[in-house]
Amino acid sequence: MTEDTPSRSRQSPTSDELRIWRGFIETTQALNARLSARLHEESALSPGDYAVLLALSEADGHRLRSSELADAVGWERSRLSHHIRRMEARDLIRRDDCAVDYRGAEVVRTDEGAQAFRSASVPHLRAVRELFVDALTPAQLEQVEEITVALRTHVAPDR
Amino acid sequence: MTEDTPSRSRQSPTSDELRIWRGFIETTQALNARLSARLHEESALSPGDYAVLLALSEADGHRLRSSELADAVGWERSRLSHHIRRMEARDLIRRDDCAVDYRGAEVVRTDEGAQAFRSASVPHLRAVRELFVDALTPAQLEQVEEITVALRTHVAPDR
DNA sequence: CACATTTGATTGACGTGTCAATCATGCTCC
DNA sequence: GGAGCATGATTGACACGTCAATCAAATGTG
Repeated sequence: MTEDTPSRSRQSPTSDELRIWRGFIETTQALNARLSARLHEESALSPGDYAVLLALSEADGHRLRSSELADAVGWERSRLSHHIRRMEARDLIRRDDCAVDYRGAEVVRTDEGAQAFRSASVPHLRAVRELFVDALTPAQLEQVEEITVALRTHVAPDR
Repeated sequence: MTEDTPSRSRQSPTSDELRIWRGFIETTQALNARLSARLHEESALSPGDYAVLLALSEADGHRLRSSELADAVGWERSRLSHHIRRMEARDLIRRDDCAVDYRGAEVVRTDEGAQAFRSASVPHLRAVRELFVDALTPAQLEQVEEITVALRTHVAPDR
C-alpha cells in the first residue's frame, strides 16, 4: 500500500493507518479496563452499575421508566433488564409499577444505591482525571473532542 | 478550572473535561460495537476469535505457546483458556502438546481457522477504514497517534 | 533423591452481554 | 366489545470475562 491505486479506491487501511488503529483500540480498551478495576476496588460497583446509578441521579425524582433508562445509558432493553434484576437483588435500585402504563416499570434509586453512587463518584472522577485528563495537554483534549465528534457523526447515522 | 483552587490541587475533572471524557468513551464503545457487529455479520467470528487468529497468523509456523498467545492478544491466561476451548470446539484452532515442556500446550491454527481468518480479514479491514480512517483527516489521524501514545505511557506504567 | 516451590495452564462459579422468543398490557378498527 | 397488532418489558439459552482455586510438570535445595 505504499504506492497503490489512486488512493480513493483503496479498501484496506495502509500499514500506517493500521498501526494507528491498533494503537487506538488497544489503548482505549486498556484505559477502560484500568478504570473498571479502580471503580471496582474503590466502590464494589461495576461500570454498568455506575452508569445506571448516574442516569438515575440525573433523572427527575431519581426514577426513570425502563425504556428511558435504556436510552440514557445506551443499552438494549434486555441488557438493561438483566442488569436491573441483578442490581435489585443487591438493593441498589427498586422496580415500582408504573401507574400510567401497567406494562412498564419505573426504576427507582434506593437509599443504598444513592449512597453507593456518592461514595463511588469522587474516586471515579479522580481516576478519570488521573488516567485521562492529566495524560493530555489542553490542546490534545480539544483534539479529542473534535475527533470524537467526527467519529460519532460518521458512525452513528448508518445502521 | 473556571475559578477553583490553585488548579494543580483539583481532583475532579471540570465539566468541560467531563463532557469530553463522556463523549470519548461513548464514541469508542459505539465504534467497537459497530465493528464487532460487522465482523459477526460478515464472518461468524467474534472479535476475540479474530484477535486470536490474527496473532496466530503473525506467528512463526502459525503456532504459539498459550502464554505467548496470551501476551500477543493482551489477555489473562484464564480468559485465553476459556476462549481457546470454545474455538477448539469449532475447529478454528487445535491444541498440541508441547514437546519441550509438557506443562505447556501449543495453540495451532487449523485450516478452517486460516480460511475463516482470511475471509474475515478483508471485510474487517474495510470496516476499519470506513468507520475509523475515513472519518478523520490525515492531521487528525496523526493526532490520534500522539494522543494514544500519551495515554498509553500514562496508563501502562502503574498497576 | 525427596520435598517444597514455582510455573504453565485449566477449571468452576459467577457476573455480564446478545439474540430470539415470550408475555402482558395498551391500542385500533370493525 | 372483541380480534389483531403494537409496545414495554422479561426470560432463557448461550457466548464472553474475571477471579480464585486447582492441577500437573519443572525446578531448586537440603
